Amino acid sequence: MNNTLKTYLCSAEELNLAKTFECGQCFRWNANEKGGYSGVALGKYLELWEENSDIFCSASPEEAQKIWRDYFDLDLDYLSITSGFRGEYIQKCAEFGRGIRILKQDFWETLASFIFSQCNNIPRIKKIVETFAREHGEKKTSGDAIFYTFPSYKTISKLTEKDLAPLHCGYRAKYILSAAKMLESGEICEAHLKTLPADYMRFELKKISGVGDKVADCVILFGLHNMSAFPIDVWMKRALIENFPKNFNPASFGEYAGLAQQYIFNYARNKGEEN
DNA sequence: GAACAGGCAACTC
DNA sequence: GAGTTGCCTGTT
Repeated sequence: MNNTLKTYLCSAEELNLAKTFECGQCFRWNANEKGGYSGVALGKYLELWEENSDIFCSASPEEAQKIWRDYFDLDLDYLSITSGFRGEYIQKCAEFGRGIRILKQDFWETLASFIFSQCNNIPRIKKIVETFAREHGEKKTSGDAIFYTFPSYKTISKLTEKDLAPLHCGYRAKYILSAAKMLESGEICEAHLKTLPADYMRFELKKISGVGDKVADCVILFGLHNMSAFPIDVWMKRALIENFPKNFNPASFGEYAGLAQQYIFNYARNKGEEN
């Protein structure tokens, strides 16, 4: 039944589906045959599509308001934040990436997904995450769509490396298990982390085996919703070297440095392509 | 078959 | 502390 709902979410100016879902922050959203996107997030299945410069979704009006507006961070004015970034290059990146939203994803899902991501490409990360959900998540239906929720850390904390063998995620399996155990034991606590400044979040997250600066910063930005984090991977390193002065400090972008990071990253990866 | 892929840990000096 | 190497696996 859910699939027949059509609820207005926001304008296509505010939320560009392709840019938002294809910029590497998430792994469970995919272009569908209807010309929109389908995904599983926050334990729910959702479809989104563009129609006459508006974005519609398959949620009820209540859920659209209460859940998805927040998930897509629609109450934050990205344009005014962006106008505060100084420099010609960052403005060019921001213009190119207009419509990108930084998704407010689940903490554990973000942590696990980015542990899987190390030394992997996106198609393969997506495959691992889907298998992970299929094998250990909860099977649910939404209209005629069947989907699997992201497995809870409680479930995963009880598994062994052998249980994760079907994922073919190699040496990352033990990282996932130990991370799940640390969450289950309370050694790492989302609610506590959220009270901390980003530097302390990073320090705590790096106690998890398999989590270094890059993964920690992705978790801070996408999973703990602290936008001062500025994840630096090989693409970002290249972009920074080529376009910024030596010893440039990304923290100078301020409390929304993470948004600047997304724009720079997206531009580095997708410039040269149309659209 | 070797090199590589959107890192990390462990080890070296 | 900066630099190197092994790690699982699938793809080119």
